[in-house]
Amino acid sequence: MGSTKLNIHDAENNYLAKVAKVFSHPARVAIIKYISSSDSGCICNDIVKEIGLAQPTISQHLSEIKKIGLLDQSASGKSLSYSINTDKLNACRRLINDFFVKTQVNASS
Amino acid sequence: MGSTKLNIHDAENNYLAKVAKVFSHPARVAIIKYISSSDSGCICNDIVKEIGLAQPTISQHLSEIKKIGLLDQSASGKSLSYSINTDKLNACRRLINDFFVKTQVNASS
DNA sequence: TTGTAATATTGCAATATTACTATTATATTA
DNA sequence: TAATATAATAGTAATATTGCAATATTACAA
Repeated sequence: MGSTKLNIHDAENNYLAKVAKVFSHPARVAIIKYISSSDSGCICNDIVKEIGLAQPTISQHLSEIKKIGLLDQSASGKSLSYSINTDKLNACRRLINDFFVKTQVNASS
Repeated sequence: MGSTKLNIHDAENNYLAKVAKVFSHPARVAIIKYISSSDSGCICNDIVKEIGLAQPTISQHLSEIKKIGLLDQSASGKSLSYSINTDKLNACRRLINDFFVKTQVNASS
């Protein structure tokens, strides 16, 4: 009891929920927007300043976003430069949109 | 500490996160799919049988989905008939899609 | 090598979520 | 009216999430 019963759902529903969960916290939404808005990658420290949460909290959110493969990172001096993996972002977009299309079609038929 | 700091984010990000949270649990995804697939509304008891969680748990998930206005309900004998509010579903779809479009455009510019 | 800046990890407290059993409210049927 | 069916609510235990301070790690520079 207490934890989500993943085993009773199919893989498709579990994965959609997993992806949606990444976007289900305003800090992660803000982080993704901020990284996407910076021209050539984005340094963690700048995100900390931008968002207004402590560095470990941002680091934790970044790792949640990384878990679904939405972030690329590359070393840049002693900093890390984060950027959005646009292929993955597109895949997420399609995944979610397909769900809406299917649901919409069903709901209005 | 412990709870999401809504006040440091703007309303747009908070709302997107709130909507995404509804889709961030596989049971809710399954419930929404199931309701949308039934021709003329859908009875709570059928959802309980379909999903395989206890009735109060389903009821709780339904109320989460209701919170963003995604469900319509109407009395039908001693049962309640749930259906998807397609306008709201469309609005959610657009909200999320706009986020992806903006993010995508930024990320690849 | 020593110091320093940037990020990750650990550990913890506060809060939220998930799921259940028991109960209640309401409507229907006998 | 009494029994039954349906769904919501209350209460609770288990687990997850959020956010922070403290600390560790990594990479560079002097």
